[in-house]
Amino acid sequence: MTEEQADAVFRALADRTRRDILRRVLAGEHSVSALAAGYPMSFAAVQKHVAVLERSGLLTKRRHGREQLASGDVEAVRSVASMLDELEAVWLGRIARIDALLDKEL
Amino acid sequence: MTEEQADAVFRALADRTRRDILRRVLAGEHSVSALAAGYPMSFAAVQKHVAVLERSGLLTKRRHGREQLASGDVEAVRSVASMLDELEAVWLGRIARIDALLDKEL
DNA sequence: ACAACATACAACCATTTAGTTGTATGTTGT
DNA sequence: ACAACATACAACTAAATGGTTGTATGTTGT
Repeated sequence: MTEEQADAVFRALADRTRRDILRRVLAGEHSVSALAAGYPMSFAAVQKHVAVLERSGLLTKRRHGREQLASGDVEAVRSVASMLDELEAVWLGRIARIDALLDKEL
Repeated sequence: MTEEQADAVFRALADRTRRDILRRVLAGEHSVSALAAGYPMSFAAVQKHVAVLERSGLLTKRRHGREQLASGDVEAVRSVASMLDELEAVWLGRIARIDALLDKEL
């Protein structure tokens, strides 16, 4: 994952409305308007939150008739988790072996 | 973890300079000026990044003479990781048992 | 065909952010 | 005591963010 992608996913997660949307779409597909109905803000605002999540890769959309069905991408969530695992590995003192890990194609 | 705290940690992680600082201070203690020496920006800018990380709880400081030594808080990193684990659990369809999990004191 | 619906996007506004420079406050070593 | 160092913070700027309203485009069901 590039630094730009990391910026995008963490930024996407740094808003409670977006985290809530992500929870919902990880549990199952929802149209944008179904999502929008759940929040005390305009449809356009929710649509922009969905777009931010989509650009970050945490959410994907597919067309179904006149609706766009959004679902969460659990693989993207896992790749964020592995960045945190890497940080924990650094804490564990493994930094000295980073080069070796890179050589082994982690 | 409150939603405000979640906002703060994800926002803190959404900047590559701060992620890099966090990596360094997880590997070991560093003074603010030692950290600042590693980046192509002013001391004040780095000091503000350290302050953001500190406010988020990902970093703590202790005084040592005229220096402030910063170190990363691995427990805070782990609590971010567990928020992601919870999202993954939602994806796995466990949402229906959230109440039960809460009763069991997860 | 067409009215209603679902989505996208532009333009705008207020607030926050990431950077800058400059200044103030402590701490240390001679 | 004091010069140099380490940090903190204020004030400023440019850009990004999260919200708004309004408009355009495409899809559906009668």
